[in-house]
Amino acid sequence: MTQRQRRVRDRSERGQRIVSAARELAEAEGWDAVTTRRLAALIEYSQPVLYSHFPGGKDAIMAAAALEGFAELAEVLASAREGGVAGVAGAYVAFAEAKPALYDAMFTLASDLPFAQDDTPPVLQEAFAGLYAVVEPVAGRQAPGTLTEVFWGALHGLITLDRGRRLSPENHAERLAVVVARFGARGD
Amino acid sequence: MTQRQRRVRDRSERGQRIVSAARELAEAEGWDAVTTRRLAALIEYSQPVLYSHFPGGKDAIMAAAALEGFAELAEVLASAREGGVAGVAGAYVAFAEAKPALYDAMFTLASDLPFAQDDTPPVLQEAFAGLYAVVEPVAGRQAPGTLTEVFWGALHGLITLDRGRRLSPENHAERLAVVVARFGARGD
DNA sequence: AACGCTAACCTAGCGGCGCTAGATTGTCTA
DNA sequence: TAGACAATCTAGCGCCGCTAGGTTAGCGTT
Repeated sequence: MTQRQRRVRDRSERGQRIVSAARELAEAEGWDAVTTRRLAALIEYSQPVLYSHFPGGKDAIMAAAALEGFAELAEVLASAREGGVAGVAGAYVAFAEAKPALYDAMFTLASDLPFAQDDTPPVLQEAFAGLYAVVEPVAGRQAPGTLTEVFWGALHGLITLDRGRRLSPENHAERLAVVVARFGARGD
Repeated sequence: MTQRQRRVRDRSERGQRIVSAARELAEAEGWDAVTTRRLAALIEYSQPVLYSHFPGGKDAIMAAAALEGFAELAEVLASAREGGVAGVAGAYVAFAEAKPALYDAMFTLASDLPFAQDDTPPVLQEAFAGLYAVVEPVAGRQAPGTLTEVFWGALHGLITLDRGRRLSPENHAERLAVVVARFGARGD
């Protein structure tokens, strides 16, 4: 039976290789360049193999990449917790800028694939918790969950607008400072 | 020569019909359903006619729709100016929710087609001015342009996160109120 | 040791996509 | 009325996501 176990392990490793190849290709050339044919060539298997790992096809592969992204984001935010609102905000923005394609997969694309199944997956809750942990102490009489959502939205909005070149490049750092100033101190 | 003028006018009207058909189809079935074949069928011409109007192809058609969207958004924001920060914020969100596909074309998709040509097109500046007009009076000693950008980012982020079902539906109105509270009053 | 079974895998192809070259039709001028 | 020119269409290219059906390889059984 050990051979069977090895086969299962190999299969799992190959599934991981698919997601990793998709992520690398997406960061290098954008998600439009991530086609099932190119992925199959990268892992040196034929196209249908992708569908035995991810029956949902390309969308499922992107969703798997997005899940990895949420786990990594949660880790980054947890590490920055001691830096308070400013530290977490900076870490969030840095994450989005370091892995833009992954960030797109998490938010812009694959809008509802892994999230509409059984409510919210744990990794997404953990990422949210990373923001909540620093917002809650300064929420005052405001509902901390709602305030965290708005804080999150402000960061996310600035990131996406900035990426689309809708904002002036020179104010980049100042904008982040404004967000921290408006959310890092008690509003009322 | 009047016949030639009529031909030019007919041509212009047909170009408008293309953009209108694209917008209607996008709102009804999403931008993925907007294909050059379906657009050609809707305007009752063959595919290549689209390219005589928009040499850039589908992207150019989406960009034209996005430009219309910015003009309409600027108008909406200008009308809401007397409502102050709260009025403009509400009008902005209402616009995005009323025409989600158009809003996507303006921000999420077609990232840099009409914006990287000669700096910023006028309609985009007008839309930004609609936000700036209500933020500037409450900016205090803060740079009003930067504050407007952050205000814009907060609204945009909440809209996109909400659409991807990343936020709790019941806090929808409260989140907007928080944004208005944090940006509608002098921060420092 | 040879068999048949099952799972893994690949080849080939479907319909549809954005886009375009070249033929065809229609319209105005001389 | 003949020719020039613009407008339009037919047909097809290469690519996409995805899948049906045939082929191969590894397994337990006799």
